Amino acid sequence: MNEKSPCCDITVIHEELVEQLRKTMPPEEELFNLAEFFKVFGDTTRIRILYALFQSEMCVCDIAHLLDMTQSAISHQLRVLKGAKLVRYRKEGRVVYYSLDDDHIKAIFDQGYQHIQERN
Amino acid sequence: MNEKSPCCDITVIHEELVEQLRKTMPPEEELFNLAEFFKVFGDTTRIRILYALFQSEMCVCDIAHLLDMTQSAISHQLRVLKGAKLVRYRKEGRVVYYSLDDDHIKAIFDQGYQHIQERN
DNA sequence: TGAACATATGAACAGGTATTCACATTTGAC
DNA sequence: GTCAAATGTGAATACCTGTTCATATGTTCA
Repeated sequence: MNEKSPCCDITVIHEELVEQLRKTMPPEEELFNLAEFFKVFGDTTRIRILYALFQSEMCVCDIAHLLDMTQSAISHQLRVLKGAKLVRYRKEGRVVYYSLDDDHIKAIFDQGYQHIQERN
Repeated sequence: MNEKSPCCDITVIHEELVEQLRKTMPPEEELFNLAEFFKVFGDTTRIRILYALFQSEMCVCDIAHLLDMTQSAISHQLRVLKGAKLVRYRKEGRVVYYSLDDDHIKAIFDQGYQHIQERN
């Protein structure tokens, strides 16, 4: 959310097109939320966690061990994933098991994968 | 690329599972690239640019005008989108027209949209 | 109850990133 | 050629974000 007016010397070439499009643009907030959502995918650690959870439900310390990172770092990232409703958890004693929360996730993941494959 | 060994007191609960998964994990670099790719979607300005380009090919100053941002800011972001092979461009005189470069993009976009709709 | 373990969390720090500003580059018109 | 317009770009700045460290919370087991 960082909107500032341009510094003034803006010219428009296709004014009519722009005014047309302005009407069809979704509200700022929706596109902002969408960007926030994709931001969650935009981190190596979180992507690796998601990939791991595609394979199996896992507890925090196992994920940490698998990715060779501290439990704290993983816990922080799981918090983010939880906030985006990408993972859910269940407690079993003092162990907390995380798993995927949504069906779109794998689809989005795969489509991204496909893109970076093809562009080479 | 920020890999550091955890500080030592790591315990594993399901060692066998972890060792299994370790074998199926794609190489670091691939997941890194995937995260880099999603990172491009993780910015409001770029998402708005992409949305605009879904509707129509556009030149830089029109995009700037539509989004009420400076031409420079837009140009910088188009550079990023170009780097990710999400947009292509054609020159017509001194005007540069940008358009979408790939079919996955809309699919990914829509799936993200769907997710944030449903999670509410 | 107390000790050990699994996880969560807040503060701090470092690295990354988006915008701005000033200016370079390229093209078209005269 | 000169001027103006459209775009690109590098440096600087302010903000954001991921990890670490220290510590808190909650649970099991003796």
